[in-house]
This record gives sequence, structure tokens and C-alpha cells, in this order.
Amino acid sequence: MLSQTVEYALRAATLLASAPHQPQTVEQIAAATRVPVAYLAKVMQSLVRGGIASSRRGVGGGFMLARPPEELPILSIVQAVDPIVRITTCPLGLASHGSKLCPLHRRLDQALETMEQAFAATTLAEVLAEPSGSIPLCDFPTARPACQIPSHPTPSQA
Amino acid sequence: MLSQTVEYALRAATLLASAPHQPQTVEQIAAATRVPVAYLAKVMQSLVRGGIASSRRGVGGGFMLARPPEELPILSIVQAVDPIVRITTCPLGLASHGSKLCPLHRRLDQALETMEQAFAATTLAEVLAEPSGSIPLCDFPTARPACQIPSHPTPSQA
DNA sequence: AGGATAGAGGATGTCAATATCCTTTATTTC
DNA sequence: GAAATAAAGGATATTGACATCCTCTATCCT
Repeated sequence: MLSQTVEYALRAATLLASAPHQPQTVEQIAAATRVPVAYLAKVMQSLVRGGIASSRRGVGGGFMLARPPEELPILSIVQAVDPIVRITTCPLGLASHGSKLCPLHRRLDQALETMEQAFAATTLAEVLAEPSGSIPLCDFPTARPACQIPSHPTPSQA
Repeated sequence: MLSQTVEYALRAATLLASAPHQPQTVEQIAAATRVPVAYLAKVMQSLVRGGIASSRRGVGGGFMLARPPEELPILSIVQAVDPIVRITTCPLGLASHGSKLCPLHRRLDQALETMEQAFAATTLAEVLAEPSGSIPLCDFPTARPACQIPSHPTPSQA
């Protein structure tokens, strides 16, 4: 339903938000969020192009949020990476209805709108600030160094 | 966002609903809804297995809705064909939170729930009965024989 | 300047969703 | 029972999302 790419982007953004003003390398983000490094690099590029994150090369470089988490609805992250495409024209290719959608597709588009609104209504900051537990993702190795990882003993170089 | 398969299934179901008690062959449905015939056949199989449609072989056979459109929320069609998978456990694979999701994934799951509810709240009958125009899909060739098709002159045998 | 670090971007591989085709089975009609 | 119709289902092709790898470029540090 939601693409892997969106899932990855949101995890990454959440991590960045939890370490503000401290550039995180792709490897660090990947390790913390359990996302394939090489693919995450691509996702991060999308986030930069979409104005969500900024990047710095070289020693001490990495990725940071381009704007404070309070100003980042998670919808903007979704849109940067795998945009929700609203239904604006008849998918059957018949133009006879002009801008007016048939009942079925109007309903489908309403469902999409609902999703969009759900994402638009939540900022990254709100995700971070949730009262119930204070652990931003399901678990950050960085946030809880003592937590035990299922299989892999702690990926230090992979 | 919504899979092609769901789109196809909903179109097919809408067509079936518009011709109650009159079995429609795969070819008829495909022509009317502009869905690839061979693939639609697979989708229809899913609908039958999911209890949405019933099928009859042989002359005069085809597909019909298994139940009246009033009793068919479009969610049931979605679920029969390409189920919405709610987020119930931590996608990062860490079990330390048990049944409790982290803030991020709780939000994502809420968005999914919203979608689910949007689909659950609408029946096929409601889609059909929409006041604004009375043409069920964007256009049915069967419903409006005189409508002009963009490129193809009217696929009679393909 | 030279070496090391780290993102940018192109080329390529993998796999599941989408799509097609052909054979088999059920049903109707004669 | 034989022929015709139509769904069921298996095998296979295509396509795009997901993923990896390697090279290039920018930046930092000495």
C-alpha cells in the first residue's frame, strides 16, 4: 500500500529530526533505520532534491533536515519521494466527461485525498514528540545502545 | 498508490452491478471497462475466490455479483484482490515494543485505517446511485453506444 | 597540493506486479 | 454423445520498483 521507498524516507527523516544540526552520513542513517545503504543513498538524493534535506560532502558531512521538523508535514516527505497521484482525469481515457470524474473515481480520489490530509496534518515534530514512550522509531540503536538486535551483532562496517 | 489490480477490480464490479442478474463474460467486461482481457480473467478469479462474484461456465455463462450491490462495500473488493495490509508490528524487526507501535508507524497505520474506512463506508450501490450524472464509470460503451473512443475505433475482436 | 571522506549519479542486477498465452475443465445446446 | 462456449489454471513474458556497485565530484584536513 505504502511503498518501501516512502517507508525508508520517513524513517530517515525521523532520524534526522532526532539529531538536529548534526549531519548524519548515509551509513549512519542506514544502520540506525535498518535500510539498505546503497538504496538509501538514492532516497536521500530525492529528499535533497525535494528540499526536505540538505547535504554536505566531505569530512564531517552528511545529511541534515533543510527545515525545522515543526515545518515539515510528513506529506512533504512522501511527495518528495513517491508522490501521491490524485485522480484528476478519467483513467479509462474517455474525455467526454471533461473535468468531472465518474462516481467510482470520485470516490477513489476522495480516499486519496483522505490519505493526503492525514499526512498533511502531521509534522515530523509531532511524530518525534509523541508522549507515549519517547522512542521515535520502533527503536534506535543510537537512542538505546543497549538494545539487542535480532540476528546481526551490530553492523559496524557493512 | 492504488494498484492497477484494484482499479480493474472496481471497474469490473461496477459493471457487474450495473447489469444485475445478467452474466457478463470476461470479454464483455474487458471491452466495457478497458481492461486487458487476459489479465482481467485473473482478477475475476480473485473476485470469485473472495466471494464478491460468482461464475458460470459454458454458453450463457459469465460473471455476476455474488451479493446485491447494497451489501458490497468497495473495501471488500479491494481486500479480495489486493488487500490493504495494516501495520501491526514494527517494520524494523525489533520486537522490543511488543504490540505497541512507535509514533511514526502508528501514524502510518492511522493513515491506512483512514483509507480502509473510506472504502468500508461506500457500497457499490452508492457508487452506482450517485446523483450527479448517472453514468456509472467514466463512460460505458454499453451505456452510451454513441460515445466516441480516442484512438481505437471500437475493439470488437481484440 | 595531496590524501581522505562523503554525497552525486550512472550502469546494472533482482524480483514482484502486471500482462499474455495456451491447455484443461465445466456447462449448454443440439 | 459431440460441438461450442466460457471460466479455471498453469506457464511464460514484460515492466517497473527495489537494490547494488562503481566512478565522479565536492569538501575537509594536513
